Amino acid sequence: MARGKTQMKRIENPVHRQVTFCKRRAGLLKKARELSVLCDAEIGLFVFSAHGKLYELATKGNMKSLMDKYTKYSKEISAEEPKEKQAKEYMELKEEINMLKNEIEILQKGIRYISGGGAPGAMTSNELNVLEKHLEMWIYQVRSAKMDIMAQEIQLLKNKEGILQAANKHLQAKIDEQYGMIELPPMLTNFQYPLTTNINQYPLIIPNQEIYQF
Amino acid sequence: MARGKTQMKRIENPVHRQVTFCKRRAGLLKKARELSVLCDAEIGLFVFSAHGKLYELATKGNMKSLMDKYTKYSKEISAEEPKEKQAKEYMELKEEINMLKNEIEILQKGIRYISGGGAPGAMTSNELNVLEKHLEMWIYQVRSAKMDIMAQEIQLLKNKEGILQAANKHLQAKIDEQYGMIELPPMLTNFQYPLTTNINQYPLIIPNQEIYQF
DNA sequence: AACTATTAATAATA
DNA sequence: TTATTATTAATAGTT
Repeated sequence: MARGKTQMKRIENPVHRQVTFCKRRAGLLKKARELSVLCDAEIGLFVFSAHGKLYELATKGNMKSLMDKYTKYSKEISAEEPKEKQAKEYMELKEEINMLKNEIEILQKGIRYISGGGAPGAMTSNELNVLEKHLEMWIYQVRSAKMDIMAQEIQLLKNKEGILQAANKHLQAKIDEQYGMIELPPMLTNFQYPLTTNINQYPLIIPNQEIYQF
Repeated sequence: MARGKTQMKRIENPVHRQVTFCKRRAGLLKKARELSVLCDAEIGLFVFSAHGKLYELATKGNMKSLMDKYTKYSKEISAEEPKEKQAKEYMELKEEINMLKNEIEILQKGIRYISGGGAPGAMTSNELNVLEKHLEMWIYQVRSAKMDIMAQEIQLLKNKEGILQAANKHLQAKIDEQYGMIELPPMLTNFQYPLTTNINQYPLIIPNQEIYQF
């Protein structure tokens, strides 16, 4: 698709073939992932290079589970391979991860009961509206809480600032007292250090609480 | 890749999602065939639509033989795989489990706070961020569900409209047949009843799915 | 691996 | 699903 149309036949030049294989393989895997994400599809894809190397993609679970689904779907009878013990722990971990993810899902569904929703499976549009309202409210509360924490931190910083300003003033006075006779240029003694900068306007700088991360 | 950049996330609008699935699925299968031809690769590809329909491609022999080759190859690899790498994967899984457990704890805490209506003061800002993210996700899902229901209702209405239009036409014909000789003013027989109004533009009226209430 | 001129894919739309 | 078309994305040839 570039610098000239490509003929759809085996690329004879081995170098060209290898380069094209690399690029197109990457493109194919990317396309598969995209289709899966965009359209809720489950995809299993494996590619053997001419030299026998394997590249694969399984968008849900592992390739084996997807192949099982495929086998079941196409109603073919496949010989059940003996269970390999080598990956037992590995599989158990995967299992645990699935359990945990499931638990998270259940927690999400549990929210519906809190909001007074009905059956977890099929909710009416009205129930969905109610749930949506609750979610908006909760998000609002969570963001309020974040704002509170932020405000507290700002207050802390302001207090620190006050203390530092006082200390600064005190030190300034001491310096003036010691070097009062020497007539230093005002520039040096009146210099405003960053620490003493007025930050009262700080909250005003925040454009949007929803964007601000702290 | 056309008429605007596409975000890499699930397509909300069910119609768009279906159309995109059709097109991209065709594109993916084509790309797979091309890679196979151009570079001498053996490719197995299967796609389950969200509704469970299967689309597949096997560039050599049938899918089963390719899957057998895959299975055999995978076993060889995992046998050869250095213990280091396996250990690493193992640790990564453990890591993921800890992350998920942590997330569950935060969610439980958040639910307690939400259901109790109490102050979220007990939660750290990071926990609040996690909770906020989940709430946003839930709202996203709820709105997606609403969109689906809305689309179904629109389809129902369109179907009804078609039936009514057909019935209307039939009745009109009968009337014409009975009173054909009487020369009624055209106004009466050609009157368009509201039921026959074309509502094909209905979806276009909806300005924003997030605002639209049904 | 990087760089572009081109071709190919495809999102919105009908 | 298919067709059209304005754009974006992929990539062939090259460095």
